[in-house]
Amino acid sequence: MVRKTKQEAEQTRQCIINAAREVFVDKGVSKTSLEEIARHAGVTRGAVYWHFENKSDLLHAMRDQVVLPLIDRMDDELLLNLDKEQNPDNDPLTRIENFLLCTIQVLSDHQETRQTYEIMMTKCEYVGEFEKVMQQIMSNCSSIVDKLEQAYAKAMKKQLIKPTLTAAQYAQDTHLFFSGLLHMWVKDTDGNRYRNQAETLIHTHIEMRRQ
Amino acid sequence: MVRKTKQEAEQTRQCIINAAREVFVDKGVSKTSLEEIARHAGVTRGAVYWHFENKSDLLHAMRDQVVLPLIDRMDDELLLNLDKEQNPDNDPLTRIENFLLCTIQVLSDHQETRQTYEIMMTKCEYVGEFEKVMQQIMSNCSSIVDKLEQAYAKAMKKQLIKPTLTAAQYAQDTHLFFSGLLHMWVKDTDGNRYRNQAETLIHTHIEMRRQ
DNA sequence: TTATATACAAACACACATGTATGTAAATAG
DNA sequence: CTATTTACATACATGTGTGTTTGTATATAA
Repeated sequence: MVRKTKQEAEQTRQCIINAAREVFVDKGVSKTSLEEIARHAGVTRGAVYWHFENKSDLLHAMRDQVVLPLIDRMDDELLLNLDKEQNPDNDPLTRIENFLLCTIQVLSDHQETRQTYEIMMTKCEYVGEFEKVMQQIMSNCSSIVDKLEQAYAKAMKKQLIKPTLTAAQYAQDTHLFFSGLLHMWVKDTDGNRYRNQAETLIHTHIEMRRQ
Repeated sequence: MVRKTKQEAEQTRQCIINAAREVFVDKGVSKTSLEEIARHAGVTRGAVYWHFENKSDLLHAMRDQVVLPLIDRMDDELLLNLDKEQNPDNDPLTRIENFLLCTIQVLSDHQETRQTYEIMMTKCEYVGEFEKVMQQIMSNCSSIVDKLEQAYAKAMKKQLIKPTLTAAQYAQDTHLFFSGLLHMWVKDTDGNRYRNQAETLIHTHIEMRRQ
């Protein structure tokens, strides 16, 4: 009834995204109606259709809110100041380990991120218009592998790892390990098999590389 | 009209599963109607409801057709005759490598298996009644890790790998690596990033372990 | 101060999927 | 050889979601 100011409108937009996330994680994307999302957000479908084109658009917005910040974080934690040799603590392998650790930590601490990952991995279908998200995922993976490779190249120079393999090979193996861990971590809602041991698994993975 | 014999009935049942797989992989599970599956199989919804309770039941049947054989294969390829020391070719690490290789090979050669994996990983939602499948997946993973651990224990005895880590740790790391690879392999429909290099990635992963 | 665009709510129109119930011809059991 | 079950096809009943359109009060621009 009462028209909202721009700030308030942005607030309801965010509110709709939050509502959608909670209903999605509970019922899955396709079995969730926009009506249900609107009700959970305390608005009507009119508001939803005002802020988003359709359910797919809403899902995209939700995904962007967690994926884009992650990509920003990557450079800082993996590569920033990696060149400054003067700092002896600047061990590339430890940097990699910390990056993986931090990513898991975000999932642990930040419910929104955790729920969004759960939706993206087990509660939505990559089909039709949403299929191109898969291309984005693959592209992001390449970017991650690239940065891991840079870090491993440094480790190679410092003779921290075996020279018989290439930095690219180490990077790909680590990336696949971490992809697997993320999938398992998200699926392990009980926490018994992976969530509680994630730190150990990561540490072991890195330790396995040190010669 | 013409009533079918038991054999023919089983044939239409399989035909429905095949039709469902092809429609699922194209449109996703939730956006596929039983009507569409029936039409694609050359029958009506009556036949579908005769053979399956509902769409979820059909999806379960489809999954079982590829997951159950995989579990059977595992023991043979990973553990069978692993004890017979007389055969010098019986290298536990090579056995592991071959098991991983064979699994990828099945996905490459067998379209039905490949499509089913694609559906299970990116074209269905693990929600409601289908959520318990996730528990089965986790359970299967534990079983795989166990068998990998047995193989790595042999490798440890033969001093093929570093003794500073445990067989369980190697097994978990390999399992996470392979989970990640499977996910990437399936998602990489272009084949450029992972499908073409899967063999190399596996070989490198194992080679990384040899001391 | 007025005109217009905004931020929704409410109402409308349409399609479509699901589950069940009924019909039926032939296979099979006895 | 008859009775019954099987393996479906057809028809029915119903709910539910979606996209769009219209209405409207107010923030905001001019």
